[in-house]
Amino acid sequence: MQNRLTIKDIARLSGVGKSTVSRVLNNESGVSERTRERIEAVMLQHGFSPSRSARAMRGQSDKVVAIIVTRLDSLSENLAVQTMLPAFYERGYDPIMIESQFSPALVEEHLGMLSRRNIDGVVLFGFTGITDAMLAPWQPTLVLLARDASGFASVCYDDEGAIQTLMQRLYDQGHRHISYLGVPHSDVTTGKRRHEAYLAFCKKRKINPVAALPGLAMKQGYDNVARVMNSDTTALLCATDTLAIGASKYLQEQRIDTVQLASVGNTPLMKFLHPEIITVDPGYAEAGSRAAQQLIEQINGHAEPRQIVIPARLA
Amino acid sequence: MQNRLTIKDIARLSGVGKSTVSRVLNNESGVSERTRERIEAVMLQHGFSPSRSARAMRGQSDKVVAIIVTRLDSLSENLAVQTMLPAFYERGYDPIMIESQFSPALVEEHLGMLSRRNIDGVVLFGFTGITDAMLAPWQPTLVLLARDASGFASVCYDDEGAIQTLMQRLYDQGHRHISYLGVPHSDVTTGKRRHEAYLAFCKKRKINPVAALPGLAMKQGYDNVARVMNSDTTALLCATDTLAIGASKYLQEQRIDTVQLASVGNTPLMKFLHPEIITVDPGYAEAGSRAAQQLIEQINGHAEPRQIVIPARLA
DNA sequence: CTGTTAGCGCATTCAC
DNA sequence: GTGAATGCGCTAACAG
Repeated sequence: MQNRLTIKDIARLSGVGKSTVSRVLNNESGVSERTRERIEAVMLQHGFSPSRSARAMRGQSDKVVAIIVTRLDSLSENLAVQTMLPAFYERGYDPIMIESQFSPALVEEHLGMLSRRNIDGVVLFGFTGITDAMLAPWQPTLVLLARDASGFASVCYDDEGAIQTLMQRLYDQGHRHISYLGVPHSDVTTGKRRHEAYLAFCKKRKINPVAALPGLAMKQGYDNVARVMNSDTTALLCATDTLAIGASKYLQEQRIDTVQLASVGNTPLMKFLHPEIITVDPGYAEAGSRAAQQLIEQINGHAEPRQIVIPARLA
Repeated sequence: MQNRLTIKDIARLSGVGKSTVSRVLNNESGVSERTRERIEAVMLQHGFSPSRSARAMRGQSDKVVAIIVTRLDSLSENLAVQTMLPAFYERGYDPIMIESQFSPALVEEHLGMLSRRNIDGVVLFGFTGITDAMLAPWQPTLVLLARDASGFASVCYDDEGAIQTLMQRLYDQGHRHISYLGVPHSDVTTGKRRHEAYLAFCKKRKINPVAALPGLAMKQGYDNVARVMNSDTTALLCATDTLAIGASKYLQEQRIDTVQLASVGNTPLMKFLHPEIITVDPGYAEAGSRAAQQLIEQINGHAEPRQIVIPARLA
């Protein structure tokens, strides 16, 4: 742990100067094939790896990024992070994890801390209350997830497409009385966009919209199904799988098995508990790797911030 | 981001030498109260914070630890990590996250990477296949979670106590035919210990043990309930809440509501889906903060590796 | 193509 | 008590 070798040692061991070793390390051109190979052999043989702190101090980045999730146990965010981690490690970045718990104040606090620590970049899972102002300092090296903001890089889900796909599917199955369980409009993507997509479809197809927007929690789904159900209702669309799980539990308890459920988000839990529910995969996995890739490119100056939308597809 | 001040700047701004600033930074003695206050004022005013990389290079630790979870979506591990993160941040450590996916090879690979990277310490959620040999190099700065190994620091759950508490509770309720759904013995803690605790209780109370040990997954619970149920069975004890959720689904589908379920692990999902199930809280939250605390003490040489057992208590 | 030199920001002697 | 000098491991000029 303590007596690690340095480029100086490698240089001595392979009979060259430090800078040549450095050049090899950084894949710079201007080193003869012969010496390069020799040095690489020595490095490999001794299991050498350069000190990150030293490189970092020399102005390079320390190759550390932060992932700020809302909650560690968010089913959807988990799926995205699951693909993000390998993507970062593959490129030599260490991802540190932070839980925002939906608190803008906590995010602000952590962002401050991160800038003091000279972190390279941030992936932030957006939620209600995050303001452009608090993100501004990070604009060049920030990727927002599940939410967009003009001027910032973002990876979003196709909320309209997801809802429309599900509605169309229900409609094709013959359903004409489709209720909706969603999230308040203060949440722009999961809340407003999905709800409006529902309303738009209803209008187009002359369906009478029946909706409630309680929130994101399972219990809120459970508690509010009754409000959107009437004797005509044959199908219920949920904005998230979490809501759908809550709603399912209620319907199950009430022994109501004549209502077709549908929801955005096919997480493993959902697939296990309720394979009968029609779901759309918003592309969590793809979102994760795309976000990591985009952030790395921004850090290296290879890409400008841009908005990415992941296409939704029927599961 | 680029023009951060250095101790040199702070020194100049407060009219002292660099070393004095350094002393203040490290809370060293030998600085007059007056100058200390002045320097601290200047630092505060300019929002100065020392470069981590520079300190790290000077032989200090980089104050980065790794948390290796088995799966990002493990309900129990989430609860532990949730308390771990704040504990680390509080002490100035950045926690990087890694997912082992129950693969010893992956763990080995990552541990290698971590040592090359000069990480300060590791919290590892144990599972079948991890060998002492691969952990040995990390012995001084490793904390094993949910599993113990002699010579290594660990934070474990009280498997015997948890099972015994649940069995006693069921017994007190009058149950005399209690089946068990668990995990293979290759998993020493969740598998072997819990199963043996079940058997021990059965023996003591002259209960006829009926058990199956399929594994950790919900589906395995679902698929194997039938094997441990007979006409006498009045209660079913599950080694984990995940198994219990699987089992519940099966029982629900079969419209069997005469069997009392019990399980180790009262996660939020469990409490929502099946509040009727009797659960024991193994102390995930406490385990997380204790693990973080123990690791930090080991890193700073304030504590030797030791085994910590978290007491279980009825939820 | 390759070696030499000079710092990066900080902690640590060692003088004063 | 305090400041000046030294070097951590590395990259970036600049020489050869």
